Amino acid sequence: MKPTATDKTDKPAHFIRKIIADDVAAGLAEVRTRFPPEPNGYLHIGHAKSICLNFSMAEEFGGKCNLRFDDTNPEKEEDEFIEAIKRDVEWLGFKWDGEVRFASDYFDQLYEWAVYLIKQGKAYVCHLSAEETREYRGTLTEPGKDSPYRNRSVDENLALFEQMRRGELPEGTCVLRAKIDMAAPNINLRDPTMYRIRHATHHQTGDKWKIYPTYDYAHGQSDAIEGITHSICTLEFEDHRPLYEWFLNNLPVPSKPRQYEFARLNLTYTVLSKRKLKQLVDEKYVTGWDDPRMPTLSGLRRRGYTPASIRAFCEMIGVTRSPGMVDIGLLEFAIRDDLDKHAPRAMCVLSPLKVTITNYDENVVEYFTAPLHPQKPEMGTRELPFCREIYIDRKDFREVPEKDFKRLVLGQEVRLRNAYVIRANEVVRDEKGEIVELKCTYDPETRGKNPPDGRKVKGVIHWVSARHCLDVEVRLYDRLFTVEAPEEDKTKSFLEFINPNSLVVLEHCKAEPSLANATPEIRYQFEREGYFCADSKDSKPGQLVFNRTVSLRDSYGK
RNA sequence: UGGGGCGUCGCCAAGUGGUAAGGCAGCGGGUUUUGAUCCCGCCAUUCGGAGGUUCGAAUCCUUCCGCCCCAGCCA
Repeated sequence: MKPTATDKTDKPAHFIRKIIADDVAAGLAEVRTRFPPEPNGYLHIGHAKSICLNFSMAEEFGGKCNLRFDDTNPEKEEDEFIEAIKRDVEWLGFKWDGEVRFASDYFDQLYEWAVYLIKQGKAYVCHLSAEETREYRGTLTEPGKDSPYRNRSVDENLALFEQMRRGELPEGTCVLRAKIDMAAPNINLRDPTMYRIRHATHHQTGDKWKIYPTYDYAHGQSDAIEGITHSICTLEFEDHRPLYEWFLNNLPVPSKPRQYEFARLNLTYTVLSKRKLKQLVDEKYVTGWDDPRMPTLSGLRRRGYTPASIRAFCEMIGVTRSPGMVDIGLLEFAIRDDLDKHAPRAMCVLSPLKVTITNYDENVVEYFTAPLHPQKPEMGTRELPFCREIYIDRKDFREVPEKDFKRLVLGQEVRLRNAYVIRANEVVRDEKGEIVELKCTYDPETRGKNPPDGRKVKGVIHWVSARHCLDVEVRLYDRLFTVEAPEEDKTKSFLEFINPNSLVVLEHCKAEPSLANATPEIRYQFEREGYFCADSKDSKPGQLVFNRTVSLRDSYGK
C-alpha cells in the first residue's frame, strides 16, 4: 500500500520549524517548548494543533516540552479540567518533560519580582476603579492619561502591595500596575495590570494568596523560569509580545525566551471557542464535553477518532500566520485514511429487512470464514453463520430500480458479501402494504466463486444471519451546525445554526455475532456503511451501542 | 480613523528574483465479492488590484483594496 497521511514522514517546512532550525544551527544547546493551557475547560481540536506543534518541535530537535497549567485565575479553574487535559495530551501520544508544572508554582518568585519592579520605580499600586481605569486608558485612537496614583513613592507602593498580599484590602480596591507608557499606541503597554486582589481559594495554592498575577505578568516569567526557548502561542497574543519582552528585559530572569505566534485553527461546521463549547454543554445542546458531536478531544475520542488521525490532520493543515478556515472534510479524510488501513471489517444491518431463502434447508447452518481486512490477511478472519433467514438493509432492495441501481432488485440477482448469490422472487407485505419480507433463492454454485455459467452479478450487499445476529443500537452523527461558519453572522447567535439532526439513533440494528466482543477501543468498519466503535459510556455487553465515527466515502448518487 | 498582522486553485499550503510543489475536494478512466480501498489521468499562463525596478517578479519598490486581532482587575 502506498504511504498516506498517517504514516508519512516528510515534514513540511513551516516558519516555526525554520526559526528553530536556524537557532539550533546557530548554536542553541537545547530546544524547550511548552503547552500552557488554562484549566478552565476541555481541550479541543484547536488545542491539538498547538500540542502537536509544541511537542513535535521539541521531539524533532532533541529537546523537551513542558506541560504547564496557566492557572493565574482561580475563579474559572477546576481540578476536573486539569485531569481531563492531562488525559487528552497523553491520549494524543505525547509525553511532557518531568512533572506537570503550574504557573502557581512560581507565585513566590513572581511576587518577589513584582517587589523588585516597585523598587525600581517601574510598578505602582493604583486605586482607580475598574471603570476609571478603562477611562484613563484612552481608546484605540486616543492616548490614555496617567493615573493620579502613578507617582506614589516606592515606600508607599511597597506598603500598599504588602497590604494587598496580606488580604487586608477587599477585592477591587486597587491593583499593581507596570509603569510603562499611557500614550503608547499599543494599548497593552498603557500601564498594564500585574496583580489583582482575589479572595478566592485556588485549586493548587489554597488560601495562601489573596492577590493573583495576570496572564501578561505571569506568562513570560514562567517561560523564563522553565528555560523555555520558544514560546509558541496564537496570533491574538501578537500585540502582547512587546509587553512580554518588557517584563523579561526589566527583571533579573534566568533566561530569555522568545515568543512566536501562529494562526489558530478554525474548522467549518463547528465552533472552537471554549466559551461557546461551554455554552453548548451548560445549555444542554449536547450531553457533555465528551459528546461525540463535540470538537473536543474527549468528544472526538468517544466518537472513534484515533490519536494518529488527529496528528495526521494537524500535520496536513500546516502552521502559518494567515488565519484560515479548514474544511472539516479534511479531518474526515484523516480518520478514514487511518481507519481504512487498521479497522477490522464487520457487517451490520442498520435498517433490517428480513429475507427468507426458500431453497435453503431450514436445518442447516453454514459458517463462512471472512477476512477481517480485505487487503491484510495477517489481521485474521472471523466466522459468519449463514442460514435460511437473514437480514439485509432496506436501502439495498428495490422493486423497481432507478438507473444505475446495482443492488437487489425484484426478479434479479445480487451477491451477498462473503456468501452466495441470491435472487429476489417475491415481496411479502403487511396489511398496510409495507414490505416486511423478501423471498429469495440462492445459487449453491456461487460460494466463494462466480456463477459457473459465466453470468455477471453486478452488486454486492451486506447481510447478517437472522438467527445469530445481535440486536444493537447505532448512533449516527452529523455536523453540529448547518452552516460552514456559525460564528460569522454577527447579528445572530451561533445557536441558531445548530443542526437538529446532528444525532440520529437507530435501534434494533442487526450486527454479525463476532461484534459481541466490541469494546470502545476497537474501531470497526461496518462494510458499505462507515467506521464505528462501541460507545465508551453507554455500550455494555449484551446491550451494545455503536457510534458512527464517519461514513464511508460514497460516490453513488452524486 | 491609532497600533499590530494577513492576502498563492473551491479549502489548506509550498515557494523568499530564474519562469507556480503537495494534500483535501472535484472531474474522467481502470481494478475490485465493500458504489470503500487501490491505480492512472485532468484540475492556477497565474500569485488581492494597479503601477514601477529588472534580461527576468508570487518573490524587490510605490500605491490602492479586502480581511483578522487589540480599549478585562480573562487567557
